[in-house]
Amino acid sequence: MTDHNTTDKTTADKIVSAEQLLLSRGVKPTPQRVVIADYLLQTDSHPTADEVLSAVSGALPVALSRATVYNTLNTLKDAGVIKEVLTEPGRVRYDANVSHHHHFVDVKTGQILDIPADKVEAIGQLLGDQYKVHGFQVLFYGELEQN
Amino acid sequence: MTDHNTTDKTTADKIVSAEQLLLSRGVKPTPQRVVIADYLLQTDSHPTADEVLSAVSGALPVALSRATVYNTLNTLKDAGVIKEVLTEPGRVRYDANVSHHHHFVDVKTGQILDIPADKVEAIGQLLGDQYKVHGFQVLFYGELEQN
DNA sequence: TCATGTATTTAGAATAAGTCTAAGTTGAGA
DNA sequence: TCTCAACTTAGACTTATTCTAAATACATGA
Ligand SMILES: [Mn+2]
Ligand SMILES: [Mn+2]
Ligand SMILES: [Zn+2]
Ligand SMILES: [Zn+2]
Repeated sequence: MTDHNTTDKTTADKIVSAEQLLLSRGVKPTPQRVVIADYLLQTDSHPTADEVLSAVSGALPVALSRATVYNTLNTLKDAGVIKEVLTEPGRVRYDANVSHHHHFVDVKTGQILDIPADKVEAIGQLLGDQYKVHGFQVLFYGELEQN
Repeated sequence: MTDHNTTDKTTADKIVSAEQLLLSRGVKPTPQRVVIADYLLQTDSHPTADEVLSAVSGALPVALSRATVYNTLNTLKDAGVIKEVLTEPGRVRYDANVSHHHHFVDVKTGQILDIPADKVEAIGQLLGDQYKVHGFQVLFYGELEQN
């Protein structure tokens, strides 16, 4: 890029950072992968594969195939760039927030919010020593108070 | 039933109790439903629909169809007799333990163990008051210590 | 008893998420 | 420029689940 125009760094910056992120994880930053990673990095909506496909297909000059979306999501997951989130039967959601965190599902709207790990920190230690806990995932269901 | 033979009350008792359970929840206890509910009540393995079908189809004099297994599982779920458990993408597991509890997935064996709710009791209160928590589900991943 | 209506079950078709295949495209390096 | 491996593509395939339409069972009332 090395762009002289500094008025809108946002897009270029995001592309650079998605690209850098992929490079840093050993994933070749193809246009398809960059555009998908970039989309996941800038949303907090925990989209499904289909939602990624619709959101992103217009951003490429060529057709984006479903196979590439799934390939890319699996590649990014294996590289630790994104995580899968299971909140309901039958569909996997994707999350570029790879820090240890949890989720709150608003049962009215379906919205899925991130809950920082430190809010529920203690859970990993609660089981007896017959369990060696590698990790855990908390899914809260409820409503957001409208304050 | 009102059986004079007391040497093996187990089977008859279980059938009676599955039957009573269904009746108490307003579900007509057809042979298919009783046999499926009974199987779920006596296992702690959190089976999938296919596992229920294989486990149970021999127990009926007639063929048991996939559609009936799914219909029954959904009926039992809607009646509060069983719960769905999501531990992995793409398949739903079923659990006749409808008490509030959590799960431990042994990453070596795939075994899914119940964790009583009182072990992680406090979690429901940890979020701020902008969240009205109706319920939550913790999924632990790890290994069972072989003591 | 018989008729009839409703609930249930059945086999197989349909759907939908995800994976696979086989054929093209790309692009880094010889 | 040539080559080859990596990547992408369209569409076929698989698998879990739901739907459909026809058969069965069963309760109720004439
Ligand atoms: Mn996956
Ligand atoms: Mn379901
Ligand atoms: Zn998240
Ligand atoms: Zn359980």
